[in-house]
Amino acid sequence: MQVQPDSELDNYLTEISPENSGIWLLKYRYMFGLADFSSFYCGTHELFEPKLRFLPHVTMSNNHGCIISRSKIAKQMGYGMSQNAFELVKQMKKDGVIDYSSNYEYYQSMSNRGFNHVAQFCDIVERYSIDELFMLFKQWDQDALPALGREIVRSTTKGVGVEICLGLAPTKLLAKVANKMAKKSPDKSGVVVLQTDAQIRAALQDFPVEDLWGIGPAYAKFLSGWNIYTALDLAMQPEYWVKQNMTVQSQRLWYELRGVSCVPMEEIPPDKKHICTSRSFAKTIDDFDLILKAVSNHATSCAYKLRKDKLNCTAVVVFLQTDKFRTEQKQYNNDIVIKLDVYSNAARVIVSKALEGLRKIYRKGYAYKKTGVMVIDLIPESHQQTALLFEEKTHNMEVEAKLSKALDSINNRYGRNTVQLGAQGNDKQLQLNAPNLCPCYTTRIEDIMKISIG
DNA sequence: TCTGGGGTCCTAGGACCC
DNA sequence: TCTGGGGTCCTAGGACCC
Repeated sequence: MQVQPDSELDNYLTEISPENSGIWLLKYRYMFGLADFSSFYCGTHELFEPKLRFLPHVTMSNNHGCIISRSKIAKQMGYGMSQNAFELVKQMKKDGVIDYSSNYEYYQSMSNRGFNHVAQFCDIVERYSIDELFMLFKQWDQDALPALGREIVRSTTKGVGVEICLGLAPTKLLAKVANKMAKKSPDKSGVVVLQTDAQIRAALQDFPVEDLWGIGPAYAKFLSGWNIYTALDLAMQPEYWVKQNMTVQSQRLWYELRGVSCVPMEEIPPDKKHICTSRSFAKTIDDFDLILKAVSNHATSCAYKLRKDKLNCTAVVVFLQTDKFRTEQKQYNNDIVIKLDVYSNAARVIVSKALEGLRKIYRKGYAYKKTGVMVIDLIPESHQQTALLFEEKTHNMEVEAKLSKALDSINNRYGRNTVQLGAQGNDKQLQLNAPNLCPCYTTRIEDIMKISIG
């Protein structure tokens, strides 16, 4: 596969720097932004509990296994990302650190607010993750750019209620670099702009190569073997070297470092290739009936996600895993693909196939830690193949679709799991360990009532 | 005591065909 | 008897992201 600067974005380039071996650009037609919320999950907790701003607090992963977000004060106290809870429990108690369970329904709604707010400042917004957005500016004034950046940060932080940082630069990768610099920047304005040749070079010279978007631990180790330690070191390698020693993704990264845009904006998110729901059990389980209920729950959730995205699947994967960290216990990991007779997103169909798979891979006598269901080979609902089917199957499909529709409308109105399939269950052993869940301040009326009274 | 969950992209290599 | 070599398709697994 050949790497070419994106054809549309190619038009941005107007002048090429004559000096140096490579392409370094002096002027750009368009500008990219990367906005991200600082300590997003913790920040959203502070919004409705203002006293938290003066207390150390963290947000925990499911089952309170590790830290996934830290408040400013917790960061200053030395609490790190992904630290295991069991190592920290005593210290946290001593330091008075509050540990919140994660509440993704609430975070998603806050993320939507951020997206809508930021959209008013640029031509295209792309949701990159729950707490990051890419922006594209088709027109801007070079001298006024820093001031525009500060205005976006000020207005969004105030309007949404959670602090943001912004990086502005001529490619997505450089915008990521600028954003990281903004987080560390001592001037506290929350913005870094990289738009001249000199600014970009200076930034890359001080930027560790392992912090680049797309360079993980494996590449970092490989690059250090070649004495490549900074982003500038990598950018100064000849293209053929990158081609020979790395992948096409790295080649794109190399172009982007040099100001040639290769990673286009994705205004409309592409259709998903697969959808997965999986959970670790709070405590290991070997009982088949309990695992069957968990798999039914996950399969129901996959079917719901499919319907929400207007997709059908043609195959279901089930997997079952023992606790990989308990190396002294006997291990068993397995998965299986079960093909569907026809495309479907109906809960009963997906669940029955998932259970068929589970029965095939379940072995008695193991302490299982995690199970999950994945739906694969996804196609849009609009691709109908009913004409090719036997009448009986077509009829069954229609019945299942109606049933799922009824299920969705009841559950959307009265809350998740108001109506369930018989195979599902919410036994105590299957419940997540989430002792300190914050209210869904923005999405659930009963929770909203709580805060207005309290 | 416990170590998340949900994704994408790319490459290598096997199977198969001509 | 020789057994090359180009092409496609599929899958497992690695690497990376938040």
